[in-house]
Amino acid sequence: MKLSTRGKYGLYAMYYLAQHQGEGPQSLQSISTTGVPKQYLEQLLGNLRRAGLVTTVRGAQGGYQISQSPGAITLLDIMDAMEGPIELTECMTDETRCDRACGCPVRHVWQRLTDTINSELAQITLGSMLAHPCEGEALES
Amino acid sequence: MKLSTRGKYGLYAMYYLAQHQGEGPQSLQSISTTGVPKQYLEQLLGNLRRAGLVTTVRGAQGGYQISQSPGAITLLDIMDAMEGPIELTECMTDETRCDRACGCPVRHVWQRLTDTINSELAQITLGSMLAHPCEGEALES
DNA sequence: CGAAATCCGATGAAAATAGTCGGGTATCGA
DNA sequence: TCGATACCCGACTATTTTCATCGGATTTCG
Repeated sequence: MKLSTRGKYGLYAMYYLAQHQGEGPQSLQSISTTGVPKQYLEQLLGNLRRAGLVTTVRGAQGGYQISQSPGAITLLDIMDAMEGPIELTECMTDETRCDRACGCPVRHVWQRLTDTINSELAQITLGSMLAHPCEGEALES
Repeated sequence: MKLSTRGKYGLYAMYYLAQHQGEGPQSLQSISTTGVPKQYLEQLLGNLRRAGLVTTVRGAQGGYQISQSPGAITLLDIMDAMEGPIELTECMTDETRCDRACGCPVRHVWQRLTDTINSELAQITLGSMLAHPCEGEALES
């Protein structure tokens, strides 16, 4: 189970915008960190905008801003915008694809796992990430 | 975030083998349910065998059996065998790929999510799935 | 008007996934 | 011994997804 680079880049971008909240529109140029192609990032920011997570200002001196306070934006919001909703198997969303009904214990397991992941993602906000800028393994008080 | 069919088919196969534990080797033919190509499933069972989750008997009347009691086999075992370990980003396993050190709060978030998923997968065993054959939403006692 | 910057669809390259094929090998039973 | 059964295995193909790249259109500031 892997995450695509979309999710990763998307979070990096959102984190950057959260750090620079209130400083006016941030240009694509400034958001793009080393190793992330600017034109690709542009696409991804389009997804974030269409999902309502960022607002944009077009034209010269334009750029991107987060649309809400960092505390209100969860990792679930970002992942849904970048990778679509978590859908471990089709039988979760498309009923017709599963000939096993309620009797399918496998289905139950996928559902449980999906719920767990979504719940975890929903608990992490950009605000909480900003609050703990260096919470690494080396820093246990 | 999606699961590949490998993981899905693999779990179906393991569940079937758990149901028929002690009944002798189960042929590929009997394991294969509708919609799962037999030759593809054969490959997948090879992964499960190499991971030590199933044992095989070659030749006529041969087939596949689970190698341990269903209670001892977790979903994590099966997923690791079928899809490899969970690796949301490369920076979790390949240190050189991440220029951000402990100061990277994004990294911390991926780690937390990985731990959560692994922990959940490790708690679900084939045995527990067998014990609740029809635990659907419609059947709250 | 011209530069700065986002917007957008189309296209291409690379990788992962899903599935197929053909032959090899081991075992059972007659 | 022979043939049928059934797993083993590497190579190949097709499809899909991912990861970009490109070129131009549009908007806005100064």
